[in-house]
Order: sequence, then structure tokens, then C-alpha cells
Amino acid sequence: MKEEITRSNFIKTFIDEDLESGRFSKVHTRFPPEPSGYLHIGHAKAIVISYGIAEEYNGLYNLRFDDTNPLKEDKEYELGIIRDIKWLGFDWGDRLFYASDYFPILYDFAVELIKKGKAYVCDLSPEEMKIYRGTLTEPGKDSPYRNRTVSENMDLFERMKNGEFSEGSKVLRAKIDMASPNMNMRDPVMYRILFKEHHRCGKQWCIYPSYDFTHGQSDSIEGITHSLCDLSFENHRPLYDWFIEELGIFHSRQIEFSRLNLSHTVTSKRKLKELVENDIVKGWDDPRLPTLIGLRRRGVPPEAIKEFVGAIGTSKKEGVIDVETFDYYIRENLKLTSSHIMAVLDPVKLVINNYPEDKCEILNLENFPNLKDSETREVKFSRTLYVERDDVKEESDEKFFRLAPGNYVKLRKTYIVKCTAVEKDNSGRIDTVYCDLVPDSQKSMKIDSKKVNGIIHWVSANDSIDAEVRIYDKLFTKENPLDDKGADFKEFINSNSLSVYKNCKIENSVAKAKQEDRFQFERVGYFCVDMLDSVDGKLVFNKTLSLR
RNA sequence: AGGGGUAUAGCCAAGCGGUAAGGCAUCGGGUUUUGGUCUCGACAUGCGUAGGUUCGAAUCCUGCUACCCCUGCCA
Repeated sequence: MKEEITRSNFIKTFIDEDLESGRFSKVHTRFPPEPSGYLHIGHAKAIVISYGIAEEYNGLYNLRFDDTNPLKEDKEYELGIIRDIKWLGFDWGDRLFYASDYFPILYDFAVELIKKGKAYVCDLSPEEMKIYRGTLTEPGKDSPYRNRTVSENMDLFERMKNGEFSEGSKVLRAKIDMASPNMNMRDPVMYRILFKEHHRCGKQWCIYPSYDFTHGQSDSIEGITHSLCDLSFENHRPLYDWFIEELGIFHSRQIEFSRLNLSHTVTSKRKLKELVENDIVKGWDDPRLPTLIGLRRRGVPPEAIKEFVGAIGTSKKEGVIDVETFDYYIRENLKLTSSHIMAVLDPVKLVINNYPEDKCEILNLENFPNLKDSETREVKFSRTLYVERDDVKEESDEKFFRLAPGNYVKLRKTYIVKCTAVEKDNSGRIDTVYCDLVPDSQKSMKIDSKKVNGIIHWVSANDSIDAEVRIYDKLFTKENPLDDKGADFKEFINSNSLSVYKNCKIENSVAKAKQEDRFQFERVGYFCVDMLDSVDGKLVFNKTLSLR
């Protein structure tokens, strides 16, 4: 196994300082998804950072659903998120929380701020509020409702809660500073009226707290020491701190880092949704998508994702990681964990002229040829085999050292064979290749002291099973599909991102393979049994990656 | 009266005043019954830029430039 390289980063430096200064005596983090979509590789980075740091400091981590907007959220997403994080291998024990469970406390917090004169009910319409807010370069104006008395605000807020006012007619706002250069501090909305049933609270509430009024206090309630989030919340930190300080509650520390951008794909809920809804892919679990369920279905091991995230580091620089780097860590894992077999994707028949029709040899081949003392499996060899169409040519050339008339080729783990002829079908496609077997050449790599360069894989025709194999390529042809501002990102879709091979021939040792089992098809790539469409007797494989 | 961030190799990324770690990619050599694996080696006189401080600066100071984020009753 490989050693853990726990590189230093700015977050750990902060934590070390906090521990040393005594600001905190332990580390407790959280991952706070909104149940409004599926998790993708970008979320995996956030999870691995938050949870990984807690583990590293022997601390705890929570899973908390940030479910403050009933318009967007759904139980289905919640379940998907839980499934995906568990798949990654994290266990939050009994610390599964919901921001919606804090609605009563949050309501009390709001009342407290009203009493302190730090919050008020505002009747401005959304349009008016926008005007009053000012612009990036001009200060805003105070709302005409800003100076309502405490008792008036108390009364109004309670009546908002009781459903006496219509949606959008009133909000509760923090009274901070309409001239602040930070727009988030210009009297931000704390509560809005929404007559919408919540997927967990039902109709209990018709006012819902905003993200800003929820997140920090939720962190505080749970005793989160370090609240790690992405750069877009950096501008919210003053507000995060303001609420906590005005309320005088446990002060979590928010630290922001850059989110992950992967080349040749998109990681944005909205864009992923667009791909799904326009039928460009076949669902959130399409193996071409960077969603966790898509990656899982493609055969990417969760450990590879964690290793990858650990390897790319954590900083505040917004960059794009080349998928090649991700692929490297997937292969790094797969080459040690997936057993080897031989499989022919696009079969051509190979007949050995001088091998008896009724003869059959049994080979014991290693499942992990690169490991010492690998377990073995039985593979049969006979007169008629299948080989890969790519490994056969009508005429040879200098760079081609596989099957073509006159060429000697090594059949992996068995005889050397000399190609004598190829035969085509009516359409002109090569149909069958004929070879002479070189006797006693199982252990040899030479013919007349000349090295045989070509080694090809094969499957015995009578000892193989049929399978479907789905090959995936990059979903986008452009490194960053979003960096052309004049074009829609969907214009850069790779039209060849999926190809299906329906009559592949696979050695029958895998006939009993189960969903999600992973294999290396020697000389071809890494594959896994599809978790949805594969059934006993009709196996479907997804290509995870090619060999390099 | 705008504010908040970020700049170290093709892509990531350490470095925190003592003379540029590491990974991916790339390029060479060796091993190998997978054109794979493994292995050995090469790869920034240079840290956005211009000055300054210092015996010494990627690190400290000043000015400049580029890019990202912020004007939801989204998170």
C-alpha cells in the first residue's frame, strides 16, 4: 500500500494556530449539502477536505442538510447524497442533522435580534429592495421601514410566522449598514414568507430563514470549529461573524478554499441538469458524467477519488485540473485491485490450421500477473479463437507487428503462431484469420533467435461468453467547455462519447461476475460490470479507462 | 466609495528572510509474454511586473498589471 502523504495546506496551518492559541481544543467539521441535486466530483473534494481534516486531527464530522428552501429541495436528493457519501467511505455516526431542525431555535435567535434592535420587518417589494440596495460603487439607502419600533417588529414578525401576510409582502432583515462596501452587509434578508410545504417540516412554517441566517448559527449549535466552504462564501464571512457575535453564541470559524474544476467536463448543478434534461446523457448516473453516481457506475473506485483529491492539494487558487491527473489516480488504484482477464471487444475468428478440432488445453493464468503468488484461474485454448479486429491487418507494415500474413505473433501466455492468410466476408471485412501454430513455443518469445514483438490477447471460441461492452470517451471536446463566452457549452459535446459493442467475447471465467465487479481486460483497459443493466447471462460492462 | 480574493514550470502544489519539495504531463535509458506495469534519469539561475529594505528576498515594504467573486426574498 502507498504511504499517506499528508501535505501541509493553509487550512491546516490555521487549525494548528487555533489549537495552539486555545481558540479551539478539538476539530469538528461538517459537510452541508442542500438536498437539491446530486453530488459530483467537486463535492467529493469538499467532503474529503472537511471530513479528511477531521479524521486527521482525530476530531468529528457531521453531515448536515442545508434545507432552508422548500422550493428546491426533495427527499430523493437527500437519499442520493447519503448513498454517495457512504459510498465514498465516510461515516458520520449519529451526527446526521438538518438545518430545518433548527427552525425553532433560529426563530428565537431572530426574536433576540429584533429585541436588540438589530433586525426589522421590511415591507419593500423585491424590486424596491433592489433599488434601495444601491450598486457596487454606490451606497444603498435605508429602507423606510428601518426604524420601526421593537414592539412593532415583534408584532409583525410573529404575524409573519402566523401566516397573516402574503408571500413576498414582508421580510425580516438584519439592521447593519446600507452603505457597506460589502453588499452582503446592506441589511440582508433573514426570513422570507413562503407558503410552501417543507419536505421534512410539512406545513409547520410559512417563513423560512435565509442561508446567511442559518448556516453560521447551525455551525454554532453543532459546535463546529472549522466551517470549510468554497471561495464564493468569502464575501459572506463578515455576515457569518456578525450574526454569531450579535447573538453571543459559540463562534465557529469559516475558512474558504477554491472549488475543484476538472477539464473536459462541467461541475455545476445547473449545467449537469441541462445535460440530463436535454437527453445528451442518459441520466444523473450516466457514466460519462462527473456525478459520484456516474463515476461509480463507470467503475471508478471511491478510494481513487479520495487519493486524487488528496493529491491535488487545497488552496485558494482557482484552477482547472486536467482529467489526466484524475485518470492517473484511478489507474493507480485499479492496477492493484482489478483482476486480469482476456476479452475481445470486436471479434475476428482465428483458426489454427495445424491444431486438432477436438483438442483443448487448459491454462492456469494469474489473476494478478504483476503480483507475487497471484491466484489463478483456468482458461481454455483450442483450435478456434477470437482475436481483436484491431490486431489483424491484411498487409503488414513496419510499425505493425501483430496479425498479418507472414507475421509471427505471440498469443498471450501460450503459443507463437504464424499468420498464413486472412479471409474476408462479402462486405470485404476480414472475417477469419488462419495461422500455423509453432509447436512447443508456449514459453518462447523467439523464432529463429529473432524476437517476436507482437503479443495479442485471445479467447477460445467455445469457451467464451457473449457480453455487451460500453465504451466512454470524454463528454466534451474542449478542455474548458465554459470558457467561450459567445458559445453554449453544449456546442462542445463530443458526439463520440459513447460506443457500444454488442457481441464481445469474454473468457468464461467471469460468467458469474457481479454488478460493480472490476476487471482489467488485458491490453484493452479497465472495465466494470454495469450496476443497472447487467444481469446474469447477459453481462454488460462499462469501460472505466483504457490502459495508457 | 466600491469591496473581497488569487498570481511559483504545460496542469496542480509546498515554501513563511539563508539561496526553488513533491505529483501529473512531457522527453530519454533499462526490465517485461499486456505497445501495460515496474524502474532509472532529465525537466524553474527562476516565483505576475517595476522599484525598495537587507550581507542575503518567492518570502518584508511600495507602486503597477492580469484574472476570479459580490447588486437572489438561492445555497
